[in-house]
Amino acid sequence: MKDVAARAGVGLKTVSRVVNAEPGVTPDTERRVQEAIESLGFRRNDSARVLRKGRTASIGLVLEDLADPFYGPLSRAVEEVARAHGALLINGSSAEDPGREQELVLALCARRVDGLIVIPAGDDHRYLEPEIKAGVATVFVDRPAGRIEADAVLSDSFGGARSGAAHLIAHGHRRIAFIGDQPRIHTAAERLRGYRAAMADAGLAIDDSWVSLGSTAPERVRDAVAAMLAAPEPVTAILAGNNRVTVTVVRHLAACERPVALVGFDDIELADLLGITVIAQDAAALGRTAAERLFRRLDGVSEAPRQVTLDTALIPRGSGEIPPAG
Amino acid sequence: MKDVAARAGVGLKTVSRVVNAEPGVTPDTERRVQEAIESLGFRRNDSARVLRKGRTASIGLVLEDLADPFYGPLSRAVEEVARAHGALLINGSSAEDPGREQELVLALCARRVDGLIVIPAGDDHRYLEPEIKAGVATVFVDRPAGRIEADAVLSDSFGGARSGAAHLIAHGHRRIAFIGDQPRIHTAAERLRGYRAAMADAGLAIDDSWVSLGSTAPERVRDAVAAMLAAPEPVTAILAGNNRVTVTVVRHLAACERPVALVGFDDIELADLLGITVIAQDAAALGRTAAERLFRRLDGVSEAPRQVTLDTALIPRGSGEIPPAG
DNA sequence: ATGAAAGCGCTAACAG
DNA sequence: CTGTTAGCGCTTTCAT
Repeated sequence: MKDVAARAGVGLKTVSRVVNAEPGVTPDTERRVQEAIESLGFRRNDSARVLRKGRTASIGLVLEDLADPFYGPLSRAVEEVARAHGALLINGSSAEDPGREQELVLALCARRVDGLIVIPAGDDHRYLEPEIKAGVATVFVDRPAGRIEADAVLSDSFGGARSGAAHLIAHGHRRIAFIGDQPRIHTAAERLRGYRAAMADAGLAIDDSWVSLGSTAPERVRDAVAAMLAAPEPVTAILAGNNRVTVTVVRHLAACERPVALVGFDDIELADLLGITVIAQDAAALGRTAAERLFRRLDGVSEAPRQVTLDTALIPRGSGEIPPAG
Repeated sequence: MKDVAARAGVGLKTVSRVVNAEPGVTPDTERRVQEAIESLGFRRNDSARVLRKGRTASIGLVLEDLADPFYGPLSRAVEEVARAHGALLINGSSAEDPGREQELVLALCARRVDGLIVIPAGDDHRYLEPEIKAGVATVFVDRPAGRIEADAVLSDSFGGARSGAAHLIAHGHRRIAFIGDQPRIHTAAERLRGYRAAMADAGLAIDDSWVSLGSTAPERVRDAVAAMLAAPEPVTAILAGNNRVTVTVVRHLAACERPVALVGFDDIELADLLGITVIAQDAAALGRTAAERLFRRLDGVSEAPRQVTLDTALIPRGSGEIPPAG
């Protein structure tokens, strides 16, 4: 910039004015500066700008795994809102590891992102307190923050699971399984709670062997399904706790002679063709809502942290309407 | 940092040494500094650091759409490599708009990312020349750069499409359609070329009505398929040019009484259950290879720009082995 | 082993 | 309308 000023024979500030399209420059000098910029191939160094202005015009998004089809649309939605506000998006995958989540979040804070959207892996976010106090706006998505007060945008996991289970009950099922993610994950716990509530509503007792929580690795889920179906009084329907589980269950049931009803949490591409009944949440809306909330905070709106819950929708496609076998 | 120094009663540089774990500090003073850091909740401002050091430890990834299931795994793979090198990932979606691509790329350059991985939307990247000359390492993925020399990591679109078409021919088809993306997109053009090559290899003439290129919007694709199947001598097989096209074609064929063979480019989740034969490319390998190449350049290795091509794999699952109808 | 001073590239606050 | 000065928070250089 110094060079540009020298070359154009003007002061430093004048160049700055031109670069930032600030008023107060004669068309003539502006032209001279522009020429100097062109010929020197000058481009403003945003790092220096950030240092001076205190705002980076970038926000961080920490999620579980960008390769998961649920998070792609969410991330894209966040990006669109950020773009509308002139901000860039830095994202990182925690791989469901609390340590890695913290590492990522703190790295983003060190870069002085203006705001942070976090899909938490851990359940204790007190490490974020100093950062939030220092002015980093933070919104949690999909799962609430642990041990601190913060904005959160969630799907109605409890209600969704409850309606899914109720749907199966309404179609005559009595022995219904729930296969979910690790219970420490908030959504998994909520969905389990929804399942239990629906069963209780119908006056149905739950056999312990019908509930299986743990890793969503295909082997684990496959074994769980196999065990449930091999029991003397096997379950006649399955409520799958998330998209990974649903996929594995579908694969397993396809190779299974006995018809078993299935309702999956989260919609999946091509689920329509496979006739899979699902409880759909709107990943893009989740991301959009969170990002909008974040930017509202960045614009200086200060209200108490609030939790927003988005509805889910049960989409019947066949698999959830199969009557009980036997 | 100034505050920390004051509080610990040491010089600025000593704090810097402690923060960066540089040698030359007595354990005792180090402890004092650590205490000051703790109590002040100090965290290094990376923006300032960047300004001084000239490296941001971040790389940019510009792709078409993060919500597309093809790019999620690619992005994640890039992220993992970046993480191994201590860098963060900033990504942006061009929405297949060359102007937006350029805008994003230049914004990333202004932030002084150390390197750039680009899945180009446009076909003229001369705007990048000054940046590359200024030291921004750049690797193109999925599609080559336009009008400049640069590293590129590609899938073998030509070979993949050729083998897909050959597969259909081997199963007795003679009237085979190709439905692809806009021809200005390199992969679309290459796949079309592969299709033509396979037909030529088999001595089959191609009727113009069998080829349809354009937007991958469901309506456009649906209409194209409908027109082809309504012809007096309809095609008996379809080669779909990418994952979006495949999905739409599958939906349409599912509602169709006449059996039509299908081979899709790109694997899709649950394609195994639907029995869709595909030409699979390894999105994660694409991302990983590109990122590794980028970091090799950042580590100072300077060789001539090179184009790497990764193989594709034809996975027969049923839809591609349907014999010709009639 | 430690610190003082200079400066990375930019912008805010004042002059002129 | 334009330029000068100071300083954002850090690292580098060179003394001490």
